[in-house]
Amino acid sequence: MSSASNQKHTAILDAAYELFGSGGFYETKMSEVAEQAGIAKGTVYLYFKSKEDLFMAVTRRDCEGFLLQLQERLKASDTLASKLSIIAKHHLNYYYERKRHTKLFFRAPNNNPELVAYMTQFMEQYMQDVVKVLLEGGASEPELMAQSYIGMLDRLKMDILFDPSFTEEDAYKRADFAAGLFIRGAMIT
Amino acid sequence: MSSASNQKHTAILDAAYELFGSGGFYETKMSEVAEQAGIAKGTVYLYFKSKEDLFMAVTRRDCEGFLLQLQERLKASDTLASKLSIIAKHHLNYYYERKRHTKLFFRAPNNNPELVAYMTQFMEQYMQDVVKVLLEGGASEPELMAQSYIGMLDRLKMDILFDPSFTEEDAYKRADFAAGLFIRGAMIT
Amino acid sequence: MSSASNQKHTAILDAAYELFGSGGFYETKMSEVAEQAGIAKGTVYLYFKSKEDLFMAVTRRDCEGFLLQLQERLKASDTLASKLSIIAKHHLNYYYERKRHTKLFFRAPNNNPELVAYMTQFMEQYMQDVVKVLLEGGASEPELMAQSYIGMLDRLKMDILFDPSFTEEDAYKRADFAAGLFIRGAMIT
Amino acid sequence: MSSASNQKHTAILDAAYELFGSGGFYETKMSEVAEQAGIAKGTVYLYFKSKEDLFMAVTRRDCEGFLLQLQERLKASDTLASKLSIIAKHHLNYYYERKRHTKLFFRAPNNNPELVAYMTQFMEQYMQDVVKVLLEGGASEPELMAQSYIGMLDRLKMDILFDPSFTEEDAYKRADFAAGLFIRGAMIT
DNA sequence: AATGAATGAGTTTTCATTCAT
DNA sequence: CATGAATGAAAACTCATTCAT
Repeated sequence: MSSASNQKHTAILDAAYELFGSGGFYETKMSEVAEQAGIAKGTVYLYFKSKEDLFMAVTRRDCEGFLLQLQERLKASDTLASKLSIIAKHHLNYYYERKRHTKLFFRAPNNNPELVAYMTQFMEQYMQDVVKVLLEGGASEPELMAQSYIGMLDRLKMDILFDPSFTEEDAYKRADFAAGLFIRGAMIT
Repeated sequence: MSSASNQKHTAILDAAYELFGSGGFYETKMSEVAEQAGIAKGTVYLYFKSKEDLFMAVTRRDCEGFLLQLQERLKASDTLASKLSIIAKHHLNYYYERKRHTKLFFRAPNNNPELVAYMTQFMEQYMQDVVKVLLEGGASEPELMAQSYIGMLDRLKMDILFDPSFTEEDAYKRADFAAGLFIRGAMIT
Repeated sequence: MSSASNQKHTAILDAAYELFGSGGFYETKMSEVAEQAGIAKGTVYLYFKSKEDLFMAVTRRDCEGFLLQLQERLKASDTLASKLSIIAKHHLNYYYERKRHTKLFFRAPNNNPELVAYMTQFMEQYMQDVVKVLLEGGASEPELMAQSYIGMLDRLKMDILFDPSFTEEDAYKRADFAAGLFIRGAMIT
Repeated sequence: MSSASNQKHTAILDAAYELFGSGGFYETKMSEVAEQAGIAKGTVYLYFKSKEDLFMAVTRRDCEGFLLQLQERLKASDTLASKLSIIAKHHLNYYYERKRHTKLFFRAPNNNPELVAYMTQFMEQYMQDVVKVLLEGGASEPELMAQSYIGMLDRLKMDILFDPSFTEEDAYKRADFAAGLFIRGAMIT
């Protein structure tokens, strides 16, 4: 049971990730999710109690993966510079891999307090992970620093999402640029 | 026509800005916009051909105001550092003033190519304005620099939007922090 | 407006009366009501906010007619006996005229407190009308008397509803029987 | 089979009686019946072929009990007056005991010919039982008499069902009132 | 006999948009 | 230009019933 059950649970999440990600929350129909998952409409409701609930689950799985992977990768390095580089690469690489599922980030169900709360908490967690790195480097105002760094990365990811010709290579270059800029500043005048 | 017509046009835009901004695109009904504007439902369609069209117009007006105001403010200063400071202050102040209308930025109609195109072009224009400032300072890779700066600011704005106790004062402090970080870097290690 | 509006309002009530009455609440679809009324589905909702609301309105109109007509008819008579006869004839005649719409009484939406409240109040009003008549005749325990009389009539109506060969003539005979029985008793042993 | 099977059969009927009675046919879910009966959903269908079938069975069991008990009680008395009293007490007491399960009588599945047929037959049987008593007293028009008496009782039961403060004592008083009224009439004017 | 996961038909309601006045 | 009554497409969700185990 638990295995079969899990299989279907996962199939639904995968289908929903695909459709929410490429089409957006409002544009995706539950019947499409069911079809994509290869099951009946009613079955989706055996695993998720509503469309919003399903969206939350998709988001949660994705965000948790993001944080887990980040922590995993950070372990592998030691210097501050390399850690900042890893953060940047992870951030950009993450979006690079999700080029085709951008709607997940931009087109969430509106006015869902639970989702807002989760995203807030996710952002906080992400920021704290960066803060920890910065503190080892003795940064002052580490929270603003962390926010700024994440912000830089977040904007740099945009081209990835919108420019189809963007390569993974390009993503890594951008990551290094961001790390450098953050550490040394623009060094102008 | 022109004056009375313009008055109504503006009233609709104001109403739509208010409602889209505080409730989101999908949650706002055309009938509510009409009511808020003090006119009949059908009349809205004399000025805007669809709900999406209206949203576009609201967005466009807001973004144009953003860019115009920025250019205006930049004229008043001369050094690179002060210009960067002005950009940051303008960015954060802009969102500070729109605390109550955040949905405009997060809850747009999905899958509207025209809107995506416009936002892309707006971002490009904003970036070019920053690029121009950076070029005067002799920056290399000015586009990436500009994106990064804008990204920093964009993330720092988040607290403004989510933290109700944020003051205008706080916004300005953040702006200076951002400008400083951008110019000198984190200066760690 | 008011006239046209009223026309449509009435058309919907008539259609709903017909369909709820012959098919029952749960079996009647709003789309059928609209079709029968010769309008579009959405239009029904301009006049009644929900299916239950519509059912309430149909019921209310019918019950009010019942009470008004009764009071009208009672005015035309003076002796107690004739008044009791009128009540009986009115009761049975009322159901005779609604032979084809019995579901209205048996198949209401379940668990609708508003409807239950209204029916309770209607029954109370009906009973009070009968009580008033009985009091003029100096009856003791007039409420129980009234309830009993109404009960007799209500049961006698059953054949009307279920026996298709029942004639209006038969209904009047039954009415006289009931009045006689009520006044003089079964007179057995 | 017989014992275990019967046990389950009975458990389902009990559960269904409870739920249909307190919630109504349409509001009760087969899954709830199964849960209340302590078995699996599919098992219900081994004993009853459909929800309507189950409702029929619940109704049938209840009505049969009603008639059996009535006949039992009638045996214990001999005079006409005492028999009429017993009928009244039985009728009112029956509903008194079912105060919490009134939906069974008011909220049946619509448009089920089998159920309508059964209820008709039940009413006929009940009436015939009363007719038999009346005939012994030499009544004329015994069927109309019987219907009327049952009708009186049926209406008097209403307060029992709706007035929570009603006591068993009150029920018996009402029974005597009804018997008296039926035999002697209202004795007014 | 018993289970409970899976099915999918079926209906209310909303709301952007139209168009006769 | 302005109105607002009328339209009807569109989708989430429920739940009786089935059937493989």
